[in-house]
Amino acid sequence: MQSLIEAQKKLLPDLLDVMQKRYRILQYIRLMQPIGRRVLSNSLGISERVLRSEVQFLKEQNLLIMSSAGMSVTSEGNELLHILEDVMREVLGLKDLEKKLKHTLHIEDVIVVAGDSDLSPWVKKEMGRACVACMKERLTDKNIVAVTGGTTLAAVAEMMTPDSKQSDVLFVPARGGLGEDVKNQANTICAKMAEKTMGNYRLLHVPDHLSNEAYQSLIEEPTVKEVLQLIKSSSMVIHGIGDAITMAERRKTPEEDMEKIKARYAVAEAFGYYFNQEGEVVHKVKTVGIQLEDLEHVQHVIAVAGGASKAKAIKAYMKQAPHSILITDEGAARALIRE
Amino acid sequence: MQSLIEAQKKLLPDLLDVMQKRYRILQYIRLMQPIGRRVLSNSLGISERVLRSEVQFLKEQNLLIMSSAGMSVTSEGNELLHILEDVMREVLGLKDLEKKLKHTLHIEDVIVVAGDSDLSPWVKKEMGRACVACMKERLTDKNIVAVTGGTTLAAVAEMMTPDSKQSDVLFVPARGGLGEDVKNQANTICAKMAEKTMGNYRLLHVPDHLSNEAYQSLIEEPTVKEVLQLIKSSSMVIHGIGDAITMAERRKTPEEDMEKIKARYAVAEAFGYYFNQEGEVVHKVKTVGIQLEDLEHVQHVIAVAGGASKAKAIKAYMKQAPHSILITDEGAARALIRE
DNA sequence: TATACATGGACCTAAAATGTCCCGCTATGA
DNA sequence: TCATAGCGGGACATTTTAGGTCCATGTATA
Repeated sequence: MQSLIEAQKKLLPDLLDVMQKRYRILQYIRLMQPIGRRVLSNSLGISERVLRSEVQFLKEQNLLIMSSAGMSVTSEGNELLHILEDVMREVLGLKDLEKKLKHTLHIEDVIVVAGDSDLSPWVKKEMGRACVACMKERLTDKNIVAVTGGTTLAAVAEMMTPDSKQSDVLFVPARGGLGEDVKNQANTICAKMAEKTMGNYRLLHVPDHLSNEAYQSLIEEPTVKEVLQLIKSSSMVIHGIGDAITMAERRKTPEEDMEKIKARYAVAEAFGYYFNQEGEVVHKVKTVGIQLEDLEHVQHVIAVAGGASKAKAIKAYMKQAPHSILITDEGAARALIRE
Repeated sequence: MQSLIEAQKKLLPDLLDVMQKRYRILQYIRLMQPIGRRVLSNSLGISERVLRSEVQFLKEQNLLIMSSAGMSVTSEGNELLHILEDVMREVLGLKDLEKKLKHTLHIEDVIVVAGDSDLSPWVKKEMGRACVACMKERLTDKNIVAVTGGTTLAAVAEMMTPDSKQSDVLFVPARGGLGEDVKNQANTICAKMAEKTMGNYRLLHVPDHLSNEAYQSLIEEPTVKEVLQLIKSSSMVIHGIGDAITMAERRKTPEEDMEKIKARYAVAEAFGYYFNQEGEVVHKVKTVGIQLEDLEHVQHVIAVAGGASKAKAIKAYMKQAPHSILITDEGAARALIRE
């Protein structure tokens, strides 16, 4: 199979381009369906006319259907996308990127999806899809999955689908309030994931800034305590990685912490922890839930982050998480390798 | 892999056609290099202009070079052809034919090459190439290879190349004179093979029609006797299969034998043996060398024959040679399966 | 040295791809 | 209920490409 594609690259590179184009179109339609020509052509950067021809073709192949609401992928089209997924990764050179990333970042497993989420927001969804596939591969019988917040994780949640095998999954937020926007909060995402997978969830209601005493009494509450217990025993953690300054600014970080973060050259953020270039923790938001050292005992840790702008953060964070699975995009991957 | 190709076909219905076209062009060039556009386009049945475009493309891909003498395949092109060989067999459905042939002929191993040697003479060369590859796979340390005559075997000889591993091969003619044309005689072919592989050879000089007494004294000759000894101990036999009547006519078969061959409904010929539809010997040319019953003790027996017109003969011969390896072409294979 | 065969340039035509503009339909939300 | 944004699709001019045809020029070889 490898050799077939290699050979095809030599013998018909022109056709592979066409294949790639059609694949992208179909893939994007799946992501955004139902969608119309105009929006689609804009998003893909293809002139509307050529898109129209391609779409016409794909329709004749029964890969998509058109309705007054827009175009959607048929089940046949879905199947095709699935079969070709691996091939296209090869064709697009993503496999190659993965190999290089494993080497430069010294990590064991990485998945790179096409595109750059800085440039095209839908790439986040593709990372989401990849993450979901990755999760499904690894989820066994009964599982507790802890998730963090962030726009990337929101994309993951959006792409979640019920697992055909069994849906005995319990979602919990990994850590208490970190000061995010509501729709990007761990709690929200946690609930959404459970809803999409028809699984269960528990939430952790911990106000952002609390006095120490209030804290202590809160975590003694039975309901809170139970959730904390679940979190500690989770078998999978899914989290995003952010740029330190951006994250600090987005959250209502107190002035003094902000100073600290900047003074210590934090570049990456994850779980409410801030890391410098070397992957060392320079600051942490005080809240309950999973702590960095707990990760070691979690079976599967999946980090999801993409976009060239996050390359530095990813690099820093990954320095201290060699056993995490990284799901990223082409933009970040290329930036990482360039360095 | 099949599903991959199916999927590609959905997205790019003419992918395989183009791939096949380019492959054929490259393959043919390798066969005939150096070769010019006119001859090439004629042989392949492609208009000269489209051939020109394709060739231009292949040149840009560094798969072939053009010189004033004509076009030749580069080493990169050769490599590609090699990689693609297996893939194309699959794509062209040859693997499928092989499977069916194994079943209908009850034989263990068969290789089918594309084309029909009745229609395009160069297909014989492809069979030759396949036969050579097959031989190389099976030849071990020191070997004695016995070969027969015929145009097909001549093609095999032509495609022979020195073996990189070792060339400690001794070629001998399988049987004495059978009345063939000089350039298709076993002796000639035997010598040619040795020359091409940089191996050694021994010849067997036995006049065609000899009195019994002369025969007896001849085979007592030390030089003849030695060669006969070698023949009997050969580890590989390569032979063609012919249509009985055609072969009988080509050789200066005496009137009475001719009658016999026809009266007994001979359809196949190999080694100077004539077989009827059931694979029973109905006549044999009297000469020295390997006898049919000796084949059982030979490690590798390879039969090479192609062209739809030979289907009947192949079928008949194979009935009594289930352990032979058959190398044939698409034309013969399809005819065989049709029956 | 003539000949045959090689490539490569030039130009024309047919056909396919693409750009442009517009129309009628329908789902949606005020 | 109705306005409207967004949908697919028709029509046609224009550009680009593929392919047909012919010929010039160079170079081995008999």
